[in-house]
Amino acid sequence: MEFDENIPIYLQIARSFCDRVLAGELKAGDRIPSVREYGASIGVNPNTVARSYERLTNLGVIYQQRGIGFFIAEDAKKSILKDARERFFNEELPKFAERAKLLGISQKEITEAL
Amino acid sequence: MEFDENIPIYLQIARSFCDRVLAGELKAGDRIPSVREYGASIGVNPNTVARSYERLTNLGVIYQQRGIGFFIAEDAKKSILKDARERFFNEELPKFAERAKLLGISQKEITEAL
Amino acid sequence: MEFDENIPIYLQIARSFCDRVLAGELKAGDRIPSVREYGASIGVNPNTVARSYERLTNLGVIYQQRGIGFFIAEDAKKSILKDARERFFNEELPKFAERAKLLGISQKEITEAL
Amino acid sequence: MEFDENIPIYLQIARSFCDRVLAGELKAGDRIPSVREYGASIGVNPNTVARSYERLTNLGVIYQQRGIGFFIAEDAKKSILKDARERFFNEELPKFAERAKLLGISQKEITEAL
DNA sequence: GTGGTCTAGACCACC
DNA sequence: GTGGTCTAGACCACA
Repeated sequence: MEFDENIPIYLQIARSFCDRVLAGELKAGDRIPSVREYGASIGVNPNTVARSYERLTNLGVIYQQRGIGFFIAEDAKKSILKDARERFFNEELPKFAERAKLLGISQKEITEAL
Repeated sequence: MEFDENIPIYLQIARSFCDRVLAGELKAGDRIPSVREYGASIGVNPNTVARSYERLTNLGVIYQQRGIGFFIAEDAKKSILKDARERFFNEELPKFAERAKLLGISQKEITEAL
Repeated sequence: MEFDENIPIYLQIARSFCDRVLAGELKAGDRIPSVREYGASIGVNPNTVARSYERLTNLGVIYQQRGIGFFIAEDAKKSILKDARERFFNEELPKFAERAKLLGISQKEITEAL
Repeated sequence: MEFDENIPIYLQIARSFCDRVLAGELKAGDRIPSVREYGASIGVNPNTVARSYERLTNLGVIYQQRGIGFFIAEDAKKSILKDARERFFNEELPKFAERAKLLGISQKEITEAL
């Protein structure tokens, strides 16, 4: 796995799980790897993976069964989508638009590039 | 001046100068405030301002006349625009598009929101 | 470690690392000391060492693994050599030659002294 | 007049006078411009020029006749040459040689480039 | 443990 | 007056 410098690894890991849920790759009830196993497989300290799982748990994306492991939550996809769409329209899109405006990039150019 | 937590102050200062150049508020040859003066005016340590100026110098946005101060470079606007537009089309826009796709947001929705 | 007055310490530190890479003393992948450790060992403030490391990072000589430390980059030696040789032939040597000429020192004298 | 960043302007000015003496352009007894006049002609603060003249006076290259101006000293050329040659052989040349060695540049390459 | 950022204050060279 | 460098010490995010 490759990481973007400048963004904390634990955030990138958490996000990758969200993306895989959205993509349908992971479904409610699926078990995800243990922090140790997953850390080893991507070359990251288990502590860092644990931090990602903690974050995902707080977001309600996964839940823990003590002694067994972590699992995708029932309504993971729904809650991720809701959060993400809200943030997208309220934060990312306006920021994107403002940036384009500052750079003198017309909406037409953007539409074409998309 | 208000600062976004989570982003280093020195980067925000540097960026604000770039924005002001792009907006035409600052022009080639204009002198910008001394590190002491500007630091005092925005409530930031002069060292931090100096770090911003150092960065802007490396980017070719400003240049120094020793013992006198810093000035907006001749082709500041051009170089900022070039860099920023490149980054916009090569990084920000694709990232934005991919994100929208992942969230199941159609191009139509985006165009309307813009 | 002894420092030449008149030259910023952080530059001398950076340069000493470059020299050690060129000399083969440091190789790609080698970890260099932490800013605290190295600062203590040479009697310099950790901030100053950090500034050296920042510079070396910009030059592509070292890279950072967050939370772990700094390491010699894969092609550190190559990039240092390339830069240094260019500067040598384009700047240092012509300057040296011109100086000798101005002082009326023949090439023969130089060759002998070398 | 163009100045090399990184080297104090007053040193560059002083040096340019030495060079012109060595080149025979300025001779013993010649009057050099007043600090005010010269400063204006090269776009430098008179204080800075004064500092150059002070340095040259200390080096015995020029002397001052109060109320009249500065003049090239009788044995200016001789003293400059002596000093410069000494420094050349004792400092510049060894430094140059060491640098070439570190970069793996053979004496043959240097001789050819010269 | 690691480095990153910021502050406060000092001293210096230069203009 | 200007910026450049350095120190000391603090707090923080990250692994």
